[in-house]
Amino acid sequence: MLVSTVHHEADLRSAVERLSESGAKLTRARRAVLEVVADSRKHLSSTEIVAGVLQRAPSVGRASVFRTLDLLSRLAIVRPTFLSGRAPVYVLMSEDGHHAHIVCPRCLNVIEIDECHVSHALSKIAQEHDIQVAGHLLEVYGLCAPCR
Amino acid sequence: MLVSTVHHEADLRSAVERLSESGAKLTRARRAVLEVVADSRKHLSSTEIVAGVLQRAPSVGRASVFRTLDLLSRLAIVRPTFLSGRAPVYVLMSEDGHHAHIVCPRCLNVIEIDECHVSHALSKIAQEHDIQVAGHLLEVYGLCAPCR
DNA sequence: CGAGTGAACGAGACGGAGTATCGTTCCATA
DNA sequence: TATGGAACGATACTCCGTCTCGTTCACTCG
Repeated sequence: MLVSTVHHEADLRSAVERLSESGAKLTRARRAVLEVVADSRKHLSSTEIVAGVLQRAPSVGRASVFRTLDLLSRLAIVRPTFLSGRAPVYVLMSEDGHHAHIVCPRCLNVIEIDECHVSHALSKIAQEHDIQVAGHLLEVYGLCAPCR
Repeated sequence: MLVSTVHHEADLRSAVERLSESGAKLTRARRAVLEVVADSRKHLSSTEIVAGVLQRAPSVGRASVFRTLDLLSRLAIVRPTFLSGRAPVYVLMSEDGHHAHIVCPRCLNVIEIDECHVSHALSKIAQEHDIQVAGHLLEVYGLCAPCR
């Protein structure tokens, strides 16, 4: 629990930093969205984020939450993706713009991966396609142990 | 052009096969959706898929297109993801349930990757998390050469 | 091959997530 | 403190995707 909290605080700090570096203002609405996303142990739908923001800062409007999610997506601080549900959920990318998880197609559980071992693959891809890699998302689909 | 067509036909055949193997019926609506997705050179939004299906088989209803996209997503034949636009787009996974592409955050172009070099990483992940890997999606974010 | 059956379908009403608009507020700079 | 532009809040509105329900069709087994 303590470890997780520290982890989340670090994520939040890094996200705030990247936001500032982009030249965007750090407003109350944006801080609230970042806090909600960074605090959550699981991926959140936009509806959940709106609700969370409303709790923290009741004066923040719905529209600002969506505007902020757009902004954060463009900055690769956050990434919308489809997991179990029908609506997209937002994933907080790690400090270096990376994220990875496993989805079990049977139980629909999501397992976060800390170490995804793709750096070698990425450098190859970067070289082959002449790209300056800024981040990545790796989704792995496969049955988890209990579902087999 | 010829090569591409062959490639797409192979994709289509493999997708149809996987659909049948799952026990689902191969209906006119499902065949039309698969054809539209496999034929397209780019990723398609649901609206584009609905339009494409309407051209091929005017009697197919909108609802069936969405039902089919759901089904195909659950079977990992297709995968919804967010690229340039606001609406999700659907990606046809390769025969073995894999897909990879690069998104340039500036020009929003998408570059498909054939060889993504992650098999070693996947086997490590499979081992570490006791997962039976059935597929993956790799998204790489980074500036392309013209945008630098 | 031809009937039976449950899966899948088609049409269209419906709901709600996300957007567009616009006047207002906040903040950085001078 | 005045000024300009970025971001905001409220709300009306759009349209993507869903739900419903009677109908049709794709496989199975006789």
